[in-house]
Amino acid sequence: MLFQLNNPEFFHILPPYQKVFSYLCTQIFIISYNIMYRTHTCGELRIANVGQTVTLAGWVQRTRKMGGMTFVDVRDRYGITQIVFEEAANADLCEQANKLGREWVVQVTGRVNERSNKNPNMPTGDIEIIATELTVLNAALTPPFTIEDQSDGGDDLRMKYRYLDLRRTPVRKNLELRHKMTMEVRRYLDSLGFLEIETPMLIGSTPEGARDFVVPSRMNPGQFYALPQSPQTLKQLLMVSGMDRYFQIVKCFRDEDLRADRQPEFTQIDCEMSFVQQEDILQTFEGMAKHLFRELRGIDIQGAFPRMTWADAMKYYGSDKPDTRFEMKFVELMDVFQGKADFAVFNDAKYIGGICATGQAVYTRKQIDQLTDFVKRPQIGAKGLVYARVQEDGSVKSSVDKFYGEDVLNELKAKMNAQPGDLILILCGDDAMKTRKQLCELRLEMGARMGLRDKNKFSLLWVIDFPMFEWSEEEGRLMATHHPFTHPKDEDIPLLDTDPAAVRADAYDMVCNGVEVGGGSIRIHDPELQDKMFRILGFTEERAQEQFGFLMNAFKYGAPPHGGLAYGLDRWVSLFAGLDSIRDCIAFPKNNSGRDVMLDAPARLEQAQLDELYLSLVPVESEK
RNA sequence: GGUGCGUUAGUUCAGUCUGGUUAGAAUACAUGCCUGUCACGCAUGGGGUCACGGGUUCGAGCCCCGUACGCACCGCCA
Repeated sequence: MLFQLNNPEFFHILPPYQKVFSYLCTQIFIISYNIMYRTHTCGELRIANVGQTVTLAGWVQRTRKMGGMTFVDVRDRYGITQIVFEEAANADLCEQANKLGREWVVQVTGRVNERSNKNPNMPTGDIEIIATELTVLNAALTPPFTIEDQSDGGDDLRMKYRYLDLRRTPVRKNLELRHKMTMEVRRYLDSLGFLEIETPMLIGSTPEGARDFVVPSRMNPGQFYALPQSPQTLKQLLMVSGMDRYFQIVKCFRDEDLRADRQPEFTQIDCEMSFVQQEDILQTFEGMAKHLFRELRGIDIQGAFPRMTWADAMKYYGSDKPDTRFEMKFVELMDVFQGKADFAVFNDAKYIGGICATGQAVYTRKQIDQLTDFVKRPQIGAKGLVYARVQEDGSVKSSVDKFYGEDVLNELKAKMNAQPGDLILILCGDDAMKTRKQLCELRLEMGARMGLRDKNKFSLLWVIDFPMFEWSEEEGRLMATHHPFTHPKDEDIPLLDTDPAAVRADAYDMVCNGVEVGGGSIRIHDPELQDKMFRILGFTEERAQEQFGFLMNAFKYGAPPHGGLAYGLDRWVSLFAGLDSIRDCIAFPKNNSGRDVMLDAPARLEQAQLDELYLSLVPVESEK
């Protein structure tokens, strides 16, 4: 406001009374000048500012002493500006500057000067500040790692001193992107009439799904809250309340083991709509994805997202979140090989599948061996790898030549649609689902080796028609694939009584580059159907009532048809920023063991605190 | 619960396979020189419980076993 009013460009268009106001403002500005820490940020001064007297404040990035003159780079979150101290001009000041250490907090006043040696690599590189005053606002210890774009610090150390790590541009940029994304999400959903409504963090534990983080209640001895794994049931209640378009950018908590893309607390963009069918939801949130790509990455995605059934995704990619940046689809080879030769490995297999790596027949024996080792790793667990090279003359050279004749190998080539120069890789196994997953890993590995997984290329799709249930060996019962409130496909409802395992759900995931970026479903709004679902999932009526009675009761008072979806914000940001781990877009993340190494949490409680909560601890194994 | 890799200077790493003199490099730090640097340069210097415990050996940073911690993954994550 002050700067605008005093800007000559604006001043002449102001009405007289505002000119007086503006003048007063200038006086106030001048009076308050001495107590202002800065007039500009370290990122904004340009050639047009030459001649101005400015004050900057920030952290010392680096000092360069050149005999009689000293350069100091001062950094804030907006950029870096070079300050010049000249011994000949002011020896005391220069002496002071020479004493500055890395990351000291300083305030510098001086005149903006056009550089004789410009630095085209930095936005402020055309100018520098000839310092006239220097104030040390705070000294600093030498940080344990360098605060630079390419820091010398390892991940562990950077997490321990995360507040220093966040001073680095690459990390700060990720948080800036995260901020922009939440702003755009709110802008998009608000424009469609969605209400952002907060739901409680202290709720009840639910047995289905992930483990809950629990919170003891002092006022209710022996009882516990649970932190939400997602606000699923609460948003459904909001639909009963008539809030027909709801969203919330919300923390969710799951007490499960971590991964690079999994944190115990993470952020969802949680959405729910009433009076909608699957199609409405897919279009609304496809629109949101397009909006985000347009606003944040400048990418216009044309046309509707492809839709793939879960069954096809498993058949062609061995995954419910296929990376469709590249083809290399699975081809089933049971009929090509089985019974054609005395090769038990293939004859006994329940599944034989192959992928065709275009142009990779140049793979050496050593490279093939590497791939074999890759698929034989315990995490993948394949028994071996069969390969076939299509030579330049069109003939096929394979690792199973001694079993199969030219006719079989030519059939293989035809079925794989392989061309000269291509490499065919084949896995087989007793368990079709397991073998497909192994082949999926191999496909992704080949895609990576062939440079087909470009971080700046985005391939989005919907995976639809998920199975309603999965058999749990551990529990010895059917479990909900998505969650117990998911609506079965109308045409499959009769199967609930006869063949529940075959029932498909009105559930969908949005997948981008092999990452599940969001998922949701149409929900059950009929209390009777919900009741039936609980019974199939093995709930007794009492237990269903105890755990989900609040929801089923609510449904008796007029529940609208509804459905929704939740996006994983952390995954979206890391995808847009090209990160390998969601940790890099979270200000203060947990480590691999769920610890906050900066705060050293979790930690033990004082006995008095335990007593107050009516808790007594059983010694853990290592303390016995 | 499981698998793999790792732990050496403030930091990032080499050294381990093939045990043997004083454990190195880069960077950071300190000091000095240097008036146009911007990954400044040059010189000098300090800096090590080789994660911890046990074992093998005349001798262990190096080999073996265990533990802790870190990372990635499998299981798990409705």
